[in-house]
Amino acid sequence: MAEPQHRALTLVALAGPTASGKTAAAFAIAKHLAPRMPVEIISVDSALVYRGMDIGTAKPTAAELAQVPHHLVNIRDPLQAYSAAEFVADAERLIADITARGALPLLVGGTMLYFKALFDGIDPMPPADPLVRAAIEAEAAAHGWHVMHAQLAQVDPATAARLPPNDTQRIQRALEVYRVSGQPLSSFHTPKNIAANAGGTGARALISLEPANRAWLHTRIAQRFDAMLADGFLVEMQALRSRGDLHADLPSMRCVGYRQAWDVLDGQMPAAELRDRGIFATRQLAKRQLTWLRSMPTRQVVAADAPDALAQVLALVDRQLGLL
RNA sequence: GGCCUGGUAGCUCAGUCGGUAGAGCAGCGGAUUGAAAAUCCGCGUGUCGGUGGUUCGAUUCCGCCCCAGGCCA
Repeated sequence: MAEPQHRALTLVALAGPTASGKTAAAFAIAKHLAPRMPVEIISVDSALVYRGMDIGTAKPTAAELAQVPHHLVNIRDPLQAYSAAEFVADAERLIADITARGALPLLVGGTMLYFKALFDGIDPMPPADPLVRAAIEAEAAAHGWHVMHAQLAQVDPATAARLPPNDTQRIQRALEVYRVSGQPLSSFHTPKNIAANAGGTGARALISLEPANRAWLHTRIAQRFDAMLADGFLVEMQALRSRGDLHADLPSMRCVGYRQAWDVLDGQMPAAELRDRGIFATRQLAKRQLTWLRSMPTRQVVAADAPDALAQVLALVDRQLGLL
């Protein structure tokens, strides 16, 4: 605790719900710092990793991506999965590399689990195992998920007690960890060292763009979804579908907007409902992102809907970097 | 102008043989450890179109009015 709290941080992190203006702010930061130091952006976004998913993810354009070096964008085919643990490994490697070449890592995104995993750490555990998952899936289809929940209670009572019987995704993961390792998932969890993060490169460095008025964000979400549709979102979706190897259960195809567009092109949803359903899903995403952010008390909040939001962000960056 | 049907939550609707009402969607709050833009948990937010009447009591029954749609003129 004798560690000085005011020492310059080695990275800048910017978060916020979807449509809060993160991308514009990130470019503003890069431009602002350009005279003093080179900046490289690390995307903290579980959807931007996918190639060919550009319009619906509001991905920066190729020209924008070339303006400032970007990392962890377009690193996966939509057939592949990505994970919080992979993100942490990638981000830690990138932060070290970028720092080593004398540049500033700027982490920007809206996937708060990735931020949390990076700042607070993620316990080492067995990775996902598709075969084991398929086996659990099959058993659940045959016996029902309540039986799987009961099964989990036998091998990992702590986790079973924590999970509602309907949280099939987490029940599956907990059973997977047990079957792969022979150890209950709860046994991998360790207490986090809060103090280690408080003064270092952790959550204290996180700048968060949060609208003071939710209605402001809802308006922007609607406008942006309309713009996506006008820009050919359905054409992009059609191209993905026409590959023939993608399906609706893939993490990529479950992304907001893509899932709804898939249902429309599949004939499962009237095309007239796409706009409303897409906007609803985006609002719900934003709400969950804001819930995540509220759980991070050391973040630095900037009102995204304030007229001088960008200036406030830049001022925070200067202060964090000790440039004032 | 006459007749018919409807008017209940932000939206679409159900319901109350008279005891002030509930579903879905939307919205809001929360959880979150290799799928996280995922997954799950919780919360009903209401002059029951208006106004008179009958009644111990009317959103419900009756009269009138207003609004929407339809049919007939």
